[in-house]
Amino acid sequence: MAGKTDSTTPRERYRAQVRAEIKEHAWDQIGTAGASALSLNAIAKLMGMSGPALYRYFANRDELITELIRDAYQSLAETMRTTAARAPDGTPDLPALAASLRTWALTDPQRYLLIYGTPIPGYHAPDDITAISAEIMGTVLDACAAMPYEPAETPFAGHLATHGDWARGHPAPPAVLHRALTAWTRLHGVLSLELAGHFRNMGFDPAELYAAEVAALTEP
Amino acid sequence: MAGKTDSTTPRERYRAQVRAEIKEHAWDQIGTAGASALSLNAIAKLMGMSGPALYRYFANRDELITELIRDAYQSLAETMRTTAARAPDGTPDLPALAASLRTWALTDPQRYLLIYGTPIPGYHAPDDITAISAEIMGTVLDACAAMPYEPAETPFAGHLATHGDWARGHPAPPAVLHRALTAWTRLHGVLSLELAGHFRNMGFDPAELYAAEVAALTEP
DNA sequence: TGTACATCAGTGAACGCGCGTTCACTGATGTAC
DNA sequence: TGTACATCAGTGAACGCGCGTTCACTGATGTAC
Repeated sequence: MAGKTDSTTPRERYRAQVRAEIKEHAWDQIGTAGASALSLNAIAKLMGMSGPALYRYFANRDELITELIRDAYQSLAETMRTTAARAPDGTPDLPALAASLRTWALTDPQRYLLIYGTPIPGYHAPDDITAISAEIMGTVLDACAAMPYEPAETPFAGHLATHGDWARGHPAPPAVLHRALTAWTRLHGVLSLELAGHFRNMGFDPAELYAAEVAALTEP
Repeated sequence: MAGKTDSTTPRERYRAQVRAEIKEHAWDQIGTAGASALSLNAIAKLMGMSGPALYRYFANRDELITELIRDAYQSLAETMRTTAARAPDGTPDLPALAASLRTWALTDPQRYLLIYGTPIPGYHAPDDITAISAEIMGTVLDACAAMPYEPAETPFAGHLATHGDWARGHPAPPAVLHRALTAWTRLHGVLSLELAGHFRNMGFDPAELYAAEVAALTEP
């Protein structure tokens, strides 16, 4: 116990590697056939293994899906965190966060859709995932709080004054919470319709619509 | 040929009724288990029939899904059309359309999500569905064109001036197209996050956020 | 009105398939003395 | 350094299951004369 370092053993490294490879194939499968078509047997076959072998790495199908969802949230949280930290004067910047969100979403649409698309029926995210989700929202909140102009007082801000538990711990006033929620929903409005393919035959560039929304959010 | 009326025969009525019942069970199943879990055999069992019997009513699973998607679009189009037509002075009203959209979405979330949620992998909507989708967008366009104040000229409106084919035939200027797209994405931003359950533990009322967005859209 | 025929809804057996998951096992890798 | 043992990755057979879809059929309903 005392003498043991936690440097990884070869076996641990191997395990981690196989787990990662399983997940990669899982993402491929979700991308081409949808989340509910995810099949352990099919993944095993792709990896040149027998089906039951995967049970060494994941207790069952649900655990694998949960892990994918957690990874997706964590990846987005890290992206947002990094972007926020990169701000030159230390105050995070909403346009930069928005750009990161969009890039992240377009890089791996199936990852975005697994989180923000149609929920998997019967699936309930464990608590730690909710926490990551809150952290993501936190970066948006920070950026909205750091904006140079005062947020407008609105009826919805009044509602949030008594129903803003989700931002407990954050010092932002209700009007800033309103601003953050608005930013969040507007960005997702463009992204989710775009990723669902609803702009495909409309002839305009969704990036420009997204930019217009970001611009509208950063004007008083 | 000449003497035949197209009043429905009892057989035709029966067929239509069974088809409708199949679809109802299909919606139930989509609601509780997701679109990709839709199973003809399971529906047949629920109706007290054998599996192959359903092939009298739908050529295959895909045809049933297509029909459900078409029905969903048609239902929303009718809702929007009716709301637009109900306008007292003949000019359609964006807040009223927004309210109808929200009511429609919340009444049957699986129906909303089948259209606007994660796309079914490999599925490609037939042309007539694209047309219905355009009609829905048309009602929003009309409402935006009828707003009392002039739309702002924006860079994105400039982009739409050369990339607004989707509104071909509609006399609205690019700035109005921008307004309509913005309205559409903002409303869906709130709805899709709400229906995906992302506001569930946040403590505020999504209806109020939606109302705030509608208010923002109708202010100059 | 009655009879002969055509239409059509629904059945049951069968097809091949892939799924998640369990189990007892083999063989390789790592650990302790 | 060598031997004895424990750990663990992966296999192959087996479980029961439900799926979409086909086919030849029965029996009821409708149509034509």
